[in-house]
Amino acid sequence: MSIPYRFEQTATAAEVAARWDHLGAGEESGHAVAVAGRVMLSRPQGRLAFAELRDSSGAVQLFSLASVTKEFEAFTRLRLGDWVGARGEVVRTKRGELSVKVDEWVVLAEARLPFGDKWRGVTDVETRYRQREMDLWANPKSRERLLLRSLLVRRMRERLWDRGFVEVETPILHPIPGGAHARPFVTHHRALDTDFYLRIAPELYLKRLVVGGFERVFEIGRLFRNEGLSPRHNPEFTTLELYQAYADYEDVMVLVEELTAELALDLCGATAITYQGRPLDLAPPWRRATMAELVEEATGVALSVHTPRHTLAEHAQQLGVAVEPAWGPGKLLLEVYEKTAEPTLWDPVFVRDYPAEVSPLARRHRADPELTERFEAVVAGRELANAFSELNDPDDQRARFEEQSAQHAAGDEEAMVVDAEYLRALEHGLPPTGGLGVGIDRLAMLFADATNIREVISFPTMRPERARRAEDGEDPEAGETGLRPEP
RNA sequence: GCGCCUCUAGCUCAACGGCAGAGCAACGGACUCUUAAUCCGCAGGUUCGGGGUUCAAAUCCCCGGAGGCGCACCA
Repeated sequence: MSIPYRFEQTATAAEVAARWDHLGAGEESGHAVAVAGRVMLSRPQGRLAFAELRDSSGAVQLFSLASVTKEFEAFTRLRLGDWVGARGEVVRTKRGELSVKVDEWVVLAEARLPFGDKWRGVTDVETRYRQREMDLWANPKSRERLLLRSLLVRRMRERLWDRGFVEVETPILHPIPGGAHARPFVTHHRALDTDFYLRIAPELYLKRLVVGGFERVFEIGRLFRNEGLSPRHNPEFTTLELYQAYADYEDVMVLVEELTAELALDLCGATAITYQGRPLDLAPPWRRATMAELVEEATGVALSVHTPRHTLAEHAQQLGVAVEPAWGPGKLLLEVYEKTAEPTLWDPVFVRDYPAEVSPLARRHRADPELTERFEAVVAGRELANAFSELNDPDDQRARFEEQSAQHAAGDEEAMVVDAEYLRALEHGLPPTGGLGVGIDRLAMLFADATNIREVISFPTMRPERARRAEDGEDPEAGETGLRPEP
């Protein structure tokens, strides 16, 4: 049987269901359609045969009769997973199932490999992640999660366009990894004989675009961090970063809470959603609290960046934090916050006014130079967004870079290094700007009610399948060369 | 990186020191209204790999691999 190059589909399963819903049992519509999809169930029954055809919109039953259907015998031998195109009249069977009574049909692709258990599908997580194409057919929920993610990104773009933001693309190959505190992947460019780093954040380039006159920009794209995998971390992940000239972090808070609530309405139909069985209300306004306030709430002790270092160190140690000598009060306060307050947070809260020591790209707080105008949005106990009034003073930025650089030299591989190009850009003048980063995978998890980031990534990062054979000392290609010593 | 758990037929799972099994899928057959169709028949295995203990190992022990969860990391 030859496979055609195209098939003229005139209706989807969902369209058939909607348009001929009114047909009564045993009734015939008099209308022919052409449908296509994958055979998910097959019930041959002598001179009759039924098959469930699934397409991206839903499923419709194919009803085949030996007296009507061409190549009826072959139809009864269709296997689960075969792609089929079928033309015929829309009817409702005597038992009440809306069907296409097949006149002509054609195989569009054979499923050579079996398709798993028709009832229980495929549940083995390794198979589900490594062979996602199989998971998507076997488990409708997997498809729904990826669809939801797609819609999330689409709506996010639309909401930002509506607000006058311009979508841009900035380099993924960075000569200097910057914009975040993370270990990079390294690669090499032959012609330039130079190492490049896959970006750990687009931040610095986006702010350079603001310097260049793009007053509202955003980028949705992939970031790469050479760190551990976990149910909440994938080495490559997607973020939204945006920058708004003339705005400060208070303005960004309003944007974040409004945008999130709008997306919740788009995707879940309400701002009050349920995550992991627990109610979560995303309606603005969200609570705003300083890090110091939250620490005091959680511990009963008033601590801040102005608390003597040894006092902070004592508290941190009591909490089991391995305090390092290089840490100042800011880092210690952050550690205490993360151990005590952060795990208790559930409803959305803007945790604001982070220590300057741990925020090298954020502008100093207008009321306290030891703090910055930075916040993280914590929702359902997770960091969903990180934002600040951007540091636009080139001298201060240089000083912060140099502090980071000293930490890098002292062995902190994740500390930043001085980025002269970026400093030169700041010398040309960055207006007051509010900036924001949002983890799109985590946002998708929230709306999809998923606990594992891999559920919202089409092909999550896995150890390569060939690793085992290589470890065993086998050359995977040895058997495929066809070259054998003569006996 | 550390700890715990998992790995048996294409898929989903039993057997837990004593002959490696079932359902579904596949394959052959019956069946003119099925709905996870039903019925009859047939076939399917390096029990993740390697080593050890034992009369006997899927099962117990050791090493390795892959995966999951938690911790650490991810400011």
